[in-house]
Amino acid sequence: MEISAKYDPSLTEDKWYAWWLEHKFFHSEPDGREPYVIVIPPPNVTGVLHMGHMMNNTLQDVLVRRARMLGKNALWVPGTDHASIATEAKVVGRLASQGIRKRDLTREEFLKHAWDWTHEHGGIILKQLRRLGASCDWDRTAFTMDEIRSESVLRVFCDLYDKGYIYRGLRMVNWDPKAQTVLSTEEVIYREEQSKLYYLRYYVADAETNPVKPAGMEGEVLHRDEQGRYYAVVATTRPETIMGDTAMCINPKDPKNQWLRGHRVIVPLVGRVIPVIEDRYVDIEFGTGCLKVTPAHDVNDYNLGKTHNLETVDIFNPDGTISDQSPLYVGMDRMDVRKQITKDLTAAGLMEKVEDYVNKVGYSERNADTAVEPRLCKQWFLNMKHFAEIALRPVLEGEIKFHPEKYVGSYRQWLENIQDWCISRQLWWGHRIPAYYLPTAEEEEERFVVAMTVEEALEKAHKLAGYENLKAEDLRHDEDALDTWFSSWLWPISLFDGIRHPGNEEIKYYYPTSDLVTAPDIIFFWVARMIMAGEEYMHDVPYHNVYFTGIVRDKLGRKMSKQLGNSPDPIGLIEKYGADGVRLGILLCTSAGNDILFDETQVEQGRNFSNKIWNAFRLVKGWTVADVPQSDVNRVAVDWFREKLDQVAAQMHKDYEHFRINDAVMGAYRCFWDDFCAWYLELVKPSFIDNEQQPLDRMTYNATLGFFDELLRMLHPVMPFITEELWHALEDRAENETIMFRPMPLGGAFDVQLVADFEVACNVVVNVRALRQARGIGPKVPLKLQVKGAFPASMVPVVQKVAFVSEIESVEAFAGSGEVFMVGTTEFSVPLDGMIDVTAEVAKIEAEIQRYEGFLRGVNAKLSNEKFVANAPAQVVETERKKLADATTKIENLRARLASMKK
RNA sequence: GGAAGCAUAGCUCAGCUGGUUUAGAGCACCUGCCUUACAAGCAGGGGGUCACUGGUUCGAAUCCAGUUGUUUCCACCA
Repeated sequence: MEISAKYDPSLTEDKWYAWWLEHKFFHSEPDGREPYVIVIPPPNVTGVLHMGHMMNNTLQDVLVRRARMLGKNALWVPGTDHASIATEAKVVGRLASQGIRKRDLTREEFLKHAWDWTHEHGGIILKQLRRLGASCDWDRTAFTMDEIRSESVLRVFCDLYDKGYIYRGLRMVNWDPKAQTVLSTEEVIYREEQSKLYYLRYYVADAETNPVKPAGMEGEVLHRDEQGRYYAVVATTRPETIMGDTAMCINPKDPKNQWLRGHRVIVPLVGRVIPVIEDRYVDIEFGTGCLKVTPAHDVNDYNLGKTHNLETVDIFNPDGTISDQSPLYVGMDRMDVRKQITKDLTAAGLMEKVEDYVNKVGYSERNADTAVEPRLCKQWFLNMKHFAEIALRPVLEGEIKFHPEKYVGSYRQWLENIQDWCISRQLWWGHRIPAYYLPTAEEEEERFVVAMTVEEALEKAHKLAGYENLKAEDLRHDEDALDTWFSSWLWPISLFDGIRHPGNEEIKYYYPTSDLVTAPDIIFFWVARMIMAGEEYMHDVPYHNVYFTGIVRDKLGRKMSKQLGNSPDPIGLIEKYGADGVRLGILLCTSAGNDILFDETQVEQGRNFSNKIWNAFRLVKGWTVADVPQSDVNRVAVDWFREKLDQVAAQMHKDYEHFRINDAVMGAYRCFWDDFCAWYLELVKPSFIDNEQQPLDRMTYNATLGFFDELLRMLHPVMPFITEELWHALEDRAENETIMFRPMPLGGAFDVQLVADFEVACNVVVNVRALRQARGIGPKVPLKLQVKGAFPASMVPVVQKVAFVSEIESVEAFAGSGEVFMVGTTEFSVPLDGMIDVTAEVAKIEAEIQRYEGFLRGVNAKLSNEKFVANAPAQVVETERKKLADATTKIENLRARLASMKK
């Protein structure tokens, strides 16, 4: 059978994936084995795969596949997230393109559109994950808004309300005017921006009737216009909010603004007269030291408003346009107002000056182009004090380990300074808050009951005085939905139905899960909150290890984004290089917590490696086998590789245990390429005689198949497709046999001497090859080799075969002229009568002597230092003495050679 | 403003409790090869004042302090 010289992934990948699914190899049920569980960080249901997902999910698949081969009952649960803000925004967008406005629809109508959208676009990403080879248990695919998960969320809400952790309150919150919903503090990201600082004139209201003439205060601090009217100057980045000004504030300790004490000032353009208040909060050094106070639109101003009992004028509508509470610009967008009011202020002579200024503006994490507006409104909150406490302990005590550890610090800091979690969102796509408002009189404070269903709510209401005869239709169901993360934080529990049915078989078996692989940017959104929910509802951690991936950047270090167009299409990459190649390429440049700089050449390297494996297989499969005795060289090669494999497998195991996945992968890569292909296969490869390939002895052949099998198993978690393909091609396998469940080689103790001896042999070979190259002696021209000193006899055939050396002779002194090299303290000479350039050789030897002498000086300096000999551990001193002896011998050898050459 | 991390070859990084031959890998680069598995390959090669300064030590890339640069997180002074 002819096998192509190039590996073609398209011929194997889909075939094996379908076969794995058909045999339900990814499916897990509780049994007597030790479980190994990963829950997927659920991607947005209508999202598509990007490079971040690729890396994240490749890592998860490697861990899961490895666990499977370690004999554990491995389960990787897939699912998707309803992503309320993002999805609702997309649905609103699509409706808008059809000329439909959300507010013209009923909640039910809108939700129907949203579900249509979800069914149309949902699950694409999960299909894409299959291309990558993800070994998820698809039978368990979940959705944060499916029945089990939805009911779990509502139950938790009711429970936490009953426990007194959830409350409803009027707070200054972050408002997203585009999505028209409140956001949690974590959902606001601040970006530095080039903007302007506007200096506005606030005339003193009573200046004419009561002229201000503080002694000695004329001049730079006391502003007067041409008509002699006094005014204060306020610096602001947001002139459009002046319509909401209800005070001006100065610091009582600010000497330059003392003259304003007790006066009132006029808001420019608006004409409203507002008091000058004093508060130490104001920074004397910033701007003019005068602060305009807009309690409805700034957190700090809101606090000032509370302490000084100021009026609150809310000048914005929910969509960011100016409300009818404002005397000006009603209906205009806030950003347009800023432009217009700047012009109007200048025209009215109320603009003192404008400066360039860099400040930070908050944006919605989901909506990069919309600035968040601080807004006062009534929302649902979760009191976080208790949750911060229960979530801190397991991480500080090491019950949950973070990889890398550095994230423990920010985790701790966040929990120790935690703010209450605003959990309500003014959205329809999500879990509707199970709160029901009772009819109340106009002036009365709102009253509500929290219950799973209307019926339950009614029952609860009936127990309240005055509501005994209430009817279901009198209850008003809260319009808001819950924050998406309020469902995600239950994920490791709700996937096994542990909220609705605590103590069921599945939750008992699979919880806590094993490892979590996620990006550090959701450490607070998700990682921390899962720990809270786990401790609250399971009294146990949700997982034991958290592996934080880095952010995938392009090779210039830029974040991948659609605008830059620097994000490769993952599926395109898979088609071009194969899933195995992409996986290897990504893994090679991943180290926990470090951003990865993605470059397509890495994936190319992965593809090349697939090809290398493929060709190694072609070589081995092309051999003919005969019952001939095993040659010495083959025996040494087999013995050595056995040990080498054990060494590498043991190191890989250690690396995996420490989540040093890239090191483990690199270990396998080098073992296959360098040790197996470049050395082992070259050693046992049968030669051609008379144009005919010689057969290989059966022992070596079988050993080679065994090694290949082991190597494929070591590589399987990283490159599942090609390993399954070749594992099947290697030998006849039973119909339902898969490499997936074959044991992972773990290695162990190995023959250190043998591995070291082999390395010496390799060094000799490299020297001979270099010599050939330097002198233009072809690789197939036989050479002789003389050895002066110790050289392991077992390695003689190795050097003979790979270096094409016809004869290795052990001598007391080198006969004739030849090129000499040293490996360790042993000298080797390749007799090359008449080919040696004495001058060049002398120069080379002299340079080498110098090098060793320099080294010797260093060693001598140490050894002649009494303190070193006295203080350093005996073994270290011993090593230094050995170095001294070795270097001395080498120099002696070189000197002797020099002497003989100069004769 | 506060905190943390990082700084080693052209690039990406190892270097774990200080001592293993005056520092390693992969990629990239240079030279020579289409040699009966693989040019997606083979063989060989060059390349580093371990950011800087000081300290601890018999001994520092490794520990400590400071400086500089850089990244991230938290806070949000208009």
